[in-house]
Amino acid sequence: MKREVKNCIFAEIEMNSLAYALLAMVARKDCSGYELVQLLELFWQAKHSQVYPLLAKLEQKQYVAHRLVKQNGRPDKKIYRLTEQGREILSAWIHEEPAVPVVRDEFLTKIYAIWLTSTKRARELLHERIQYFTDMLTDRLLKIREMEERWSDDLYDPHSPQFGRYMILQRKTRLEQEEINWCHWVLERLKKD
Amino acid sequence: MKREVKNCIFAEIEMNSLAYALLAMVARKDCSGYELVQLLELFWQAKHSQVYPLLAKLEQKQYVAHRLVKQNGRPDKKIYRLTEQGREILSAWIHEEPAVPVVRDEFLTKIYAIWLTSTKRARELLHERIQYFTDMLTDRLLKIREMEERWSDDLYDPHSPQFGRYMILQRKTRLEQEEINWCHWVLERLKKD
DNA sequence: TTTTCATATATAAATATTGACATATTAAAC
DNA sequence: GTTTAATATGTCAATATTTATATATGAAAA
Repeated sequence: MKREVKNCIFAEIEMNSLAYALLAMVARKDCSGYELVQLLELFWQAKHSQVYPLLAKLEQKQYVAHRLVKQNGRPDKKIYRLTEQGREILSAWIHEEPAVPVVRDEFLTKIYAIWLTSTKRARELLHERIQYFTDMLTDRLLKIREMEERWSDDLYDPHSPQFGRYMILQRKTRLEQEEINWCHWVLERLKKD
Repeated sequence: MKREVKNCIFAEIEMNSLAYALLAMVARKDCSGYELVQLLELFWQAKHSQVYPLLAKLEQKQYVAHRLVKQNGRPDKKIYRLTEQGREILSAWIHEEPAVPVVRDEFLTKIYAIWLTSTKRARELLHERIQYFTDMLTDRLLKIREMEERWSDDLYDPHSPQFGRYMILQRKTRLEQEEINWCHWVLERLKKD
């Protein structure tokens, strides 16, 4: 009962979380690898060095296909689209239980041990954090506005390809706002010092 | 200008983010490896298979030291404490700029592509997510209450070893509450369907 | 005019992380 | 009575991820 029987003996791909994330992205909209890295940032950070080879494997498996797009001033790009087979395994995967989310945040380690140093450094860290999340939030709100202008009512239609991304953008802005609120709350606590 | 000169030629440890996280944890309170895995969950998930060998390396570097504690009904444990050298490099590290946070969340990939399947599955995913974060939140609030009963005023003193953990617990409850709020907001949007 | 930045793709080596295997004790559930 | 769960530590192989290197284009900045 140990051996999983795979459907092909050569070039077997481990369909991992990132692989499905890439399929989910190209399902909404045809994308280049370069663009995928940026879109992914919303909930699954990955470097291009991980994305490009994985896209090649997904194409080999025929879950995606690409066309070459020549550009005027820039290097050509490969625009990937989801194939019917890709759509099928992605749909099936959605019905499996999602893995627990993973978060790794160095800033919090530093706050954890901040008592060892100074409240000055604490304030510094918090102000930088506020700046970081404020920038993120600004960008996020811009993207929300862009989507609203382009798709309006579709964004609230669960059958629209845009629905998921819009909901997730909304979620991210809420969380980022809450991160900022918390920073201010901590800064208040540091004032007394 | 390529080669970084290291201070020792043998048994060199790559002091990575997890290593500092472990130091930060034992700085607050002496801990076993088993306990560290659990405490770490708050902002840096790691398996014991990563933690135990790393603790051994940190001890070899003399950043931590352990004592054996015999237990009545359970296996003996190694309780680690931070050494003076450990405290020094941890303090120094706090003054470096933190790496950007990393989040990887399969649930969001599924929501991203939910338009491919059914709103029934969407509701299912959201209800499970609410359950997950409600459980997390309950546990988190319990831990907050435990800390408040045990340390009361210390928790608002930035020089207390407990300060950081308390602030970070507060942050996590805020974010988890916001995750739940967002789920309900999305569920409202799915009702019309 | 030289550097830097954003766009674009790609690979190899190093490092980080997970999953599987291993062992041991006790209490509680079945 | 046997299994399951929680406590506790550890190793090794497999997988995932990052860092470094490479190349190419054009615009903008220094």
